[in-house]
Amino acid sequence: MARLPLYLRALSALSERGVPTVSSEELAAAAGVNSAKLRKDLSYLGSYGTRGVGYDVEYLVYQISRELGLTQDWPVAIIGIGNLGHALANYGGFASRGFRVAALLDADRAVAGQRIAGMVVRHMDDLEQIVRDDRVSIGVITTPAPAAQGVCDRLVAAGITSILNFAPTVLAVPEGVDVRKVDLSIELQILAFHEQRKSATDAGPTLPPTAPPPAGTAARGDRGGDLPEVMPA
Amino acid sequence: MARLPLYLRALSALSERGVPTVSSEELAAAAGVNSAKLRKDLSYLGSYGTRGVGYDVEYLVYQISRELGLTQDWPVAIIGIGNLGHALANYGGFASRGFRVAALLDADRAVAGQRIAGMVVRHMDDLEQIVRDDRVSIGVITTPAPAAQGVCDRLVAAGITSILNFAPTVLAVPEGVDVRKVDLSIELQILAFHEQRKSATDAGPTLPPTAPPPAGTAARGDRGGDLPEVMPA
DNA sequence: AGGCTTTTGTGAACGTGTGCACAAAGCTGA
DNA sequence: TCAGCTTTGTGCACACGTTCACAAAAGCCT
Repeated sequence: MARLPLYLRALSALSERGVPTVSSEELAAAAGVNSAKLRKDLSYLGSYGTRGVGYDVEYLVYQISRELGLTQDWPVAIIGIGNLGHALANYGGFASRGFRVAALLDADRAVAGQRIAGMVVRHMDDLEQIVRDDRVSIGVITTPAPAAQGVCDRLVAAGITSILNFAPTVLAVPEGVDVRKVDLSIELQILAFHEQRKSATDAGPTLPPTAPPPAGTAARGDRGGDLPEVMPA
Repeated sequence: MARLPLYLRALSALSERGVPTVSSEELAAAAGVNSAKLRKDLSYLGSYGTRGVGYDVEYLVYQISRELGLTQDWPVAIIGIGNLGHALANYGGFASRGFRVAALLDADRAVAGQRIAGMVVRHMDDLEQIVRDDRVSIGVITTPAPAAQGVCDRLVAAGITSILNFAPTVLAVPEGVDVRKVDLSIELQILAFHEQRKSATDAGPTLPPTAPPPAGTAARGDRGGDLPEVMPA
């Protein structure tokens, strides 16, 4: 379930505040979901609540952590040290939860060799060796879009089966490989879509009539692969 | 529909390669979805395909762009110029699609005043004025988690109804305000979950039996608000 | 000890989104 | 002009996730 990390976050906050138990109602509110949904999700990992009382916070934190595999170490490699890769390398949110940034890689020899976040950036040539030696289990792709599929193929060939893709491309991977995609432009476009609907309903028809057959009138084009370029420094 | 941006991206790539028409089958493959689903999505904006031929690429690009509201200008403000905010400010993917970074803001007076990506970072004190003067329509929150709700409240009070949240918090907003969340830790945790299941089925039971009532044994805690701190420079 | 309150766990209805399969529609070539 | 081929648009069934509502269970108070 994709909601477990959400619950874990809310529970951890409660744990720090010393709250011993929590009801499904309270926890659901903190996580922003329906209480029945939360109870069903939790019952999926086995019933560990007490009727009339609620759930033991510490115990539930432990259970979810174990279910998510957060009790073990997950070495992560970041490929493509542009703006985004640079930011992720310095991002503190990884280390705290078993996700250890094990390696940074870039195709540009001017970038490889630099020290970023206390690590030396390695060159793409060493990818396979690094994955093998450091037992990397998750690859994070922050390259420009045209390079993403190639990097992905090499990661898969090296044995990686979990990829987090920030490049605006649909990656083709064989069965058994998990890819999750984070696309900032798409998020913004969805917001813009809803924003437009709001202002449209404020004044005017929801779907203004369209000129039927105009050809060759492309609006602002989606120029494809505009991910962060390699950062100057 | 959240898939329209995906189609738009695929169509734009075809457009650049000079492809005049495309069938639902081809486009679906490029976008990584089912062809029937794609046809249904497109029929939702009005039937603009030709049976036996396919869809006119340029025309479809125009239609989707208009439906998404990409034919107009969307000024974006980025609040919290830490690692992530810095990267986003330099990110080229915004400008190309009607999303113009109109303002950068930070609560730290040492950060305000700096020039980043050709813009001067403003102080949070000026938030309301900036939103009003620059007609900001989308707010991007890249602050540490504890500050996110406060920033969110101020954005909403200033009239913003679309927010993209990178802070690891569930934001409470009134009816009518859209919030989309991007949480890197959660994406990684979901990957770790699946990765664990894979190795678990390789050798051993899928769900190893649990010690029933151990209290006070929290595993690696989710330390909550570990978003990028404000960047040194 | 027993009834009352609280809260879990879950059965069942509901709504939504997905995918199949096919008829209608348009193009092509003879 | 007409048969045949291709591809769209959509009715229908199905599966999934969500939500309601309630019975069973646990604690608490008198």
